[in-house]
Amino acid sequence: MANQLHLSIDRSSPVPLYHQVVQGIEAAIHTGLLEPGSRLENEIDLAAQLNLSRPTMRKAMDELVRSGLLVRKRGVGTQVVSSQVRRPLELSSLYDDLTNNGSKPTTEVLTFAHIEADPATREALHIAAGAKVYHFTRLRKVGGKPLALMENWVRDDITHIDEDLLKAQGLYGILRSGGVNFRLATQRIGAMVANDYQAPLLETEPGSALVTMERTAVDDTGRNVETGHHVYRGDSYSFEMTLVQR
Amino acid sequence: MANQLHLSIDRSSPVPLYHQVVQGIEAAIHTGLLEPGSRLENEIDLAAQLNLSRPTMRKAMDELVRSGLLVRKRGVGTQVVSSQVRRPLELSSLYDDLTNNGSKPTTEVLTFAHIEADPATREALHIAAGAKVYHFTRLRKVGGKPLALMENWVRDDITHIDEDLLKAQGLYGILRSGGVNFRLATQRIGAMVANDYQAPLLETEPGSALVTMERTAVDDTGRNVETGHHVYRGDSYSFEMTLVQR
DNA sequence: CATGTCCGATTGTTAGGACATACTCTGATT
DNA sequence: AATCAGAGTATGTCCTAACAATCGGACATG
Repeated sequence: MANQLHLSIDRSSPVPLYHQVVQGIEAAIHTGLLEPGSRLENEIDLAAQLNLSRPTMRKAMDELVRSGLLVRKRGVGTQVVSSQVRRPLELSSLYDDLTNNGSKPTTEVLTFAHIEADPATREALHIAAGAKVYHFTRLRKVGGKPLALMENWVRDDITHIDEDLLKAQGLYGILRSGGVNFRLATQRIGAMVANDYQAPLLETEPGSALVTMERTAVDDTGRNVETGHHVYRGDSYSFEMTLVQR
Repeated sequence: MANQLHLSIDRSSPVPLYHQVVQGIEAAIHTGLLEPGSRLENEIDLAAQLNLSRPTMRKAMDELVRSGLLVRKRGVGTQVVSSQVRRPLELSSLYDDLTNNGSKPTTEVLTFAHIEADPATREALHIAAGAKVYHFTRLRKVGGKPLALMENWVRDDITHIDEDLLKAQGLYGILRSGGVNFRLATQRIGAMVANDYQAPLLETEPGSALVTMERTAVDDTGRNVETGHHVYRGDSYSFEMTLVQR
């Protein structure tokens, strides 16, 4: 039980202490040093061992509980959750879900335009009549196999976008380089069957299943930066996420 | 700017103070008292007005930031996010997503059995060979229209389940009554086309689009309580969620 | 006029202490 | 022997108190 997790805390680092603890415990869990189901020492002792205050220790554990790695129970203690659950850990995030998947995706830009926003886009991005947006469609392939057909609308008052940029890196990478700090996004996931336009591009048959995703992303200043409508091949893509009960 | 949000804090209530603040601000936002985009007063003044300490106030605002209602910026202040984003607020939770939708859903139990778990179920629920589970399929209708076809496997060492119970209330209601405190769930959302078994039950055509969802739920003791495989009519159901950047 | 610098405002981080509440186990009582 | 009460332990909530980091605008300087 008394797992001596010898974390090293660097007080001169710019990384907050509680976050160093989070990283340390995460690492200990992933390397197997902390076994699934094992109990951690109590907050106070742990804090004392690392020369931290209890609030700092608690804040670190709070984050780990929230992300689903730990489970706390009053009067009992804190446990590492069973490994069976932990595999699909990260919830589908604001980042393109593909870039961290080993095989590098390639992107083909099918259409690109800088146009006046239509009413639906104006509402989604919350911009005034007459404002212009970038509108483009892309085809994303992984390992030569088409995976997703993506249509996006982006405000043009944030950063310059062109075809070459889109070919070189993901949309979110471009926007972040342009100084955008994403805060939240709403998305809706559903299903449809491939039509005659989508099927040949995705190299599948009309009538096959597609996963659809609509998303609008907002930055830290409250601007609706981007909205998009994506479809994925149903036989090779699904959204995986971990829900944490609050 | 100086929004006088006259929240009432009841110190004798068993509800934690920070949670009372969360509820109060949520209510103020939903009733329009706090307008989208408006700035809140700073943490210290707000805390002083309510006779709370700053950490308590901060904890409340932390939750609201995490749920996507507020946005904070160091050196600047705290804002209510734009209303455009807030509509599809709650992320699809552990609860049945339908019960809070106005029209009451009805549930038909198609099959019900108490059987020995097959290998796939044993792995999903992390139970030993020879253990038994409840296995059942249900058809859920809203307003007389079939919406979802659900197949579930549930551990039998938690609470008794039978057909009548399932007809009367949702699975999660039954399990919570049985003393289960859900902590987290992993789910995977995808797409498929309706086959000859599913189509007539869902009153749609074979070949139409279906949203698929696989989920495994875990309680606060780390047990994998339940796993399920659901399909929804693609033309009338989609998963809506808000992602918050951490 | 353009640019760099300082300063106030506001959130971010950390500390240390106190008491409340829930769970578990043990010992006492019936 | 079974049941109940209480002690011990661990997390949950709340407080006071600092100092750090960052942002934005005001101000000074070239």
